[in-house]
Amino acid sequence: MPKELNAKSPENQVPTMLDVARRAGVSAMTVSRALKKDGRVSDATRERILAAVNELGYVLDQSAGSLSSRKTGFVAAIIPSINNSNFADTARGITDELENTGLQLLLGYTDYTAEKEEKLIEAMLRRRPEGIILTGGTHTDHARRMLESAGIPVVETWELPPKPIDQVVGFSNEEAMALLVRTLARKGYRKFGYIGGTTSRDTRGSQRRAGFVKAIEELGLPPGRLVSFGVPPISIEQGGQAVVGMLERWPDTEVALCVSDLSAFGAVMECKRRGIRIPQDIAIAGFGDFEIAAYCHPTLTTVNVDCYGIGKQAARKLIQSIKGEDNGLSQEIILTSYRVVERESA
Amino acid sequence: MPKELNAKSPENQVPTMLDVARRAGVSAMTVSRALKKDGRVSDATRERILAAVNELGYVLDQSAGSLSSRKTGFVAAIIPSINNSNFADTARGITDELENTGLQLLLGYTDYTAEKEEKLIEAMLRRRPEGIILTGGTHTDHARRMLESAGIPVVETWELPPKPIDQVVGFSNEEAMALLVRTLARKGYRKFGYIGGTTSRDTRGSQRRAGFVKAIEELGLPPGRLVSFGVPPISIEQGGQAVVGMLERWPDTEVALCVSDLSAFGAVMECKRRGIRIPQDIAIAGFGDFEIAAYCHPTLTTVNVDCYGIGKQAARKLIQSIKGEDNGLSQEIILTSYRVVERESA
DNA sequence: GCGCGGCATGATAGCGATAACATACATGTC
DNA sequence: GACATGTATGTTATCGCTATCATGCCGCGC
Repeated sequence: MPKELNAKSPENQVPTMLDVARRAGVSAMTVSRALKKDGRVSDATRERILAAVNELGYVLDQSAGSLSSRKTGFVAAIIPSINNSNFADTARGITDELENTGLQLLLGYTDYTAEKEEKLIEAMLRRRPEGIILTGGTHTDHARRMLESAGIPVVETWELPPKPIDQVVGFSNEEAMALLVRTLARKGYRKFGYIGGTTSRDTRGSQRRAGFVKAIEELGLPPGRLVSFGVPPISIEQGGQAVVGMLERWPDTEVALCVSDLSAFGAVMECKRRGIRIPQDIAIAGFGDFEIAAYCHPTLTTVNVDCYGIGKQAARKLIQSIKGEDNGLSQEIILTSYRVVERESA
Repeated sequence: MPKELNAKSPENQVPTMLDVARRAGVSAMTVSRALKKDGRVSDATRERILAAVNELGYVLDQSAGSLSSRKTGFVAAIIPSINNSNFADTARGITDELENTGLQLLLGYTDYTAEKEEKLIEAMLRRRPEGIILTGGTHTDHARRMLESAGIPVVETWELPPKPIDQVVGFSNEEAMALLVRTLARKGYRKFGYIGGTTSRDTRGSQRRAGFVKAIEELGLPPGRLVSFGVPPISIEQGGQAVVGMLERWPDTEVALCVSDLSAFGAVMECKRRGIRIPQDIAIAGFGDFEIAAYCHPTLTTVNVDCYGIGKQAARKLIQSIKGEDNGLSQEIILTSYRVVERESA
């Protein structure tokens, strides 16, 4: 503990509202009122109370308050990883939208596993959030049950779950990847490869892969060459290794689509290191439009997703539901935009 | 709310421990005991209770529990940005160390401003964390006062604050940057430039810059060329713009050191785009050893910092203090390691 | 002068869990 | 069989705050 502690509070005790009340010569209830914006307290009293608060270094105990008022003042958001700028943008969108609502964000990450997600959801629900934002639509049965009986609004994001729990703000990863394939096919590419992770842990990755396969079929192109490499989320390094493997096995591949910009970036850099020209020898495209995609050399063709907007809109829906402005539209699904960004690499 | 809600709980009410107790035919206290690992309850009773929990979809209300037990079961950590893989690594270190302690992490970010930090600290303290981890040693007076009277252990990280609040886990950013300068001077570089942000919002950035200036002076080299560009944290794009500005003003610059790997990466890519050879025409070095540093082309010379270890050790200290294994060593300062990683760019 | 509405403040009763103590019953010891 | 010991469970009293209702006071109109 800070050494100053004992000097400040002789009994080694954090002051309570009652301490403040006594010092200001009022009741605890009046202190409580003085500390909220809508409290009706005379100016003189409020001043005395705020002075006492300052002298004691008092900080409201919100956990006690929320037990009484049955409002905890926070919402939970669960993302796969904080080390991914797409999800960080979503988190930022949520935070921005929450600003000035008095709600705080409690953030957790799952490392892309449903088990961690389940544990995290339970840990969050124990603290009684007023709403919860999830990434993706795949959850364990137990997680679904807990969410359904929690009595709070739930928003699933980043995908279009076949069986939504409650509300949805997202887009079809399958369609987005298919759009990328069609766009590149129109540019003349015919021999497509796909680089992604090995397991289905990353459901959005699986959906993108499915969209790739579907689009290739629909266009009547030669079957796509699928490389699975590494446990999702696959890294920059793994992207480089994967593209090497792809070129060894199928040297005539014309364009490699990657599950994310990070792996695409790794692939591009590894090719440059080996003197393989991009896009002449092989074209490469990513997914997500991370900041590096626009500034690496060559710049990266990719699919831009409205990450920030997903967060903003998810938070907005949640706030509406919490405030009861729901109008029974809770099952409405909000589609967010995506678009192919054509740059130098493909 | 999920539509299934009404089907599950007719009164639209989340069940409490008492509901579970009644259903299992025991008292609330026995339910409480059955739900914690160390609770002493007969197997038969526990089974009945767990069945009731399942049927009702009951989830413990931790905010009520912590009011009673005076333990909230979480620690707070405040980082400048979640969109920075260095701090994300620190967060991961904290989470990993917290695993199996029963403590949860509540994460917040300040966008590098002391005002947001102050608001965030107050918001966190309201929820009564059992400990708090901060980034950096610069805080508003009010923030310091709140932390000092909160009665919980505090760990400041990533720097060596001149006036620590409590405990410290970090390193000297000044010394680390000076080490980079000395290392490169030994390789023969003499005309040094420095690229960083414009304001002092990023205290670690300012310290690195100071270390740069100091080392140049001590080595008796020509005065360093300082470019300030953009509000911290400076982006990839701004790194590229800054290096262009530097070369316009001081075309003979031999090596540019950047406040972080992101700006260094931007500088490298912009040079490649312009046909400026690295490191022959200009050498570039970064700071932080982000993943891209090792895999971009050319690979980036940088300073590796033990981000993950900072998080691990900060959490470990915190846990010790919380458990009271403090031994009065609370003022001990833990130094974490850093080292120059020489790669292709300088 | 009486009653009324409006405002500032106080008193009381929980919110949902757990700590601490109390109780009941089974087991073991001599 | 009496008593100590131990285990499983229940009872009661908070934890620190806020919702709700009660109170007292002021000024106003008729």
